[in-house]
Amino acid sequence: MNGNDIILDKVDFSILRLMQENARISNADLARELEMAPSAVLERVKKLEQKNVILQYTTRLNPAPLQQKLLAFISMKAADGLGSNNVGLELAKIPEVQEVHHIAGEDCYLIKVRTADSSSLMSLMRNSFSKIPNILSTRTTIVLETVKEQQQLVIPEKQ
Amino acid sequence: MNGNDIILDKVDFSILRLMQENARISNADLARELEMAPSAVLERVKKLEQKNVILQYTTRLNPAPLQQKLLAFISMKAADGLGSNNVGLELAKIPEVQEVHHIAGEDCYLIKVRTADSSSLMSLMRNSFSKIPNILSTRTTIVLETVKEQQQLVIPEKQ
DNA sequence: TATAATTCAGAATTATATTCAAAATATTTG
DNA sequence: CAAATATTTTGAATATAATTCTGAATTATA
Repeated sequence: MNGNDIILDKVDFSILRLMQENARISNADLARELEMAPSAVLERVKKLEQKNVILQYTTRLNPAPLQQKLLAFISMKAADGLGSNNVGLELAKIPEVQEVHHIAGEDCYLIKVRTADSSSLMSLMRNSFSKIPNILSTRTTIVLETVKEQQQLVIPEKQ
Repeated sequence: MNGNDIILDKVDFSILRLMQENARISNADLARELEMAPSAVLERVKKLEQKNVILQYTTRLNPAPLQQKLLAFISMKAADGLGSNNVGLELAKIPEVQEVHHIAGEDCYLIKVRTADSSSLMSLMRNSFSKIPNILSTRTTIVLETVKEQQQLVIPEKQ
């Protein structure tokens, strides 16, 4: 399942484009946009879910009212053996850690973390990260301002 | 609107938790979970939308079947005057650019980009980035493997 | 070309969204 | 503290939507 075997057509792309923009669009509205019967659209959506093209319907929340004003990226050298990504898996378990990427170059991981403020980031590092063995060093970059943040993919126009 | 003036209660948190997990949950199911009338839940959801606590309902898609297998982070030095973030705004206009953060430290921006492959990243840089004035230098980090990637916030349990 | 597999439309049923008035609950203020 | 005000919730009504199923049409495959 690397995505090569799944073939999507124009209609699928339209569905994905509409749902990526608004996950709560009604099936009826989808059908109207696509000029198809609701039952047919529903079938396609279910198939896209089954095929794992659609991973999740999620709600993007404003971090500020939820007291999550600090965003940081941390690059991390780890002593994971080649082929092991234990550190990555452990990091992924921490709810404040939104992303864990294994990266090329000398730093092994790049992670994205959201906490209330810098002191809660510190305690997260002291309490959670410190318990993960094989982390050799970290370098934290604090975000001062986010200009853009979305996960939307660029979806092909046709075929 | 920095989020300090908006007060959310336990019920709001529950709504946000459920909708963050599944944006397509029906209002009726929400009401059942919260043991409230659907109309009351709907009012709250609408208020959360109005207050900009809920930013968007979006569908998380699998990048692979949509031919977006390359993920990269680029840190970028810019010659923006102090207080100006023109480069950031220009970067934000590029659809392949998912995130633009203004960061502390010598590099001014950290951006997240998704393209089909490394050659399309190259052409993006040649065709789009190169047109933005005041970019002094870039340093690209390619993601080899993503262990975790979500935007979910940690939502307080109570109060 | 026959057969199988997909995809679609339309009808029927079940469930949901939405609106509104009234009741209940909180909150403010004299 | 209590009346006044504002906010939130409920429940009923109705409009709209989701879902299931069947059969026809299209497309792919043997």
